[in-house]
Amino acid sequence: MIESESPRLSAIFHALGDPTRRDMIRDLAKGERSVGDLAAPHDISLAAASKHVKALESAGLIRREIRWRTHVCHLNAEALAAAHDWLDSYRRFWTDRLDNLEDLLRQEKKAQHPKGDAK
Amino acid sequence: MIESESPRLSAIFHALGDPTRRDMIRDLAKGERSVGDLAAPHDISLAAASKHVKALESAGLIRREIRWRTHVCHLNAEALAAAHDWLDSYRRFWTDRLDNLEDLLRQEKKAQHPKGDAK
DNA sequence: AGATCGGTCAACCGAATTGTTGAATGACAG
DNA sequence: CTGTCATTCAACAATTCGGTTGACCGATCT
Repeated sequence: MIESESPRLSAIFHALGDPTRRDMIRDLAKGERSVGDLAAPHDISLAAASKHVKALESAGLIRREIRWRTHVCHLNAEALAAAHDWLDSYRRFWTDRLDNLEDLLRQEKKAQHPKGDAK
Repeated sequence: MIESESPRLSAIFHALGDPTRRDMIRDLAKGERSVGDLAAPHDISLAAASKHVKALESAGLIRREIRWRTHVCHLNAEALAAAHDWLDSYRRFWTDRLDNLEDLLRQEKKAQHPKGDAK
């Protein structure tokens, strides 16, 4: 539907492409976390974690609330939903078609290449 | 449940992070396409397109069938579904919450209105 | 004032990604 | 045998990425 979402989707999927960042999202699904909290399990420097958080934030996947001297992060439903919706537009490929896929392909193959001639 | 999916998910989301590759997926959703077909609308060399196709293929998002001298590609439901499922595990953030967000806020506001709630 | 704490910023490094061009592949047409 | 087609492969340049280290910021507690 919306096609100008492209740069946004790129940022979202790119952010999702890193396992460390997916871990952070998993943690954030359990509740709010500070940048330090998010960094802790990942054996990387705080600065590196800060970059990951920044990537998640600029993709819109999380939001940050500066409380005190700690930056408290939480998930943002909107961006998560945007990625989900994009994938959902291809849903028919695993609902309507999944079971028939092989048969369909076999039929199409036959239709386009009727010759049974060998090599 | 499935945590060893991590490298697979990284490949899938990474592949999805590129707008050219998302375009290719959109084209492939309409039917089978050769590498040349996929390259055509994108003002890049055929070799570059070939690399994109390779990225999609090794992420499992598409499969390739070498017919004649043309490589015919089609979407693979499985990988699409894997990404969808991962995102779906966070669904509560936009189903339970997003749709009801306003109501929830309204309820919280009303929670001040005593209703047997101990505070 | 000085120390400390949670984070960010800037500079840098090595590896991966994206693009290019030109040559190679493999089956078929002539 | 040679040319063509669709695509890949190899080599190369530019850019981006994820990581590090060290300096810096801003607020608080001695």
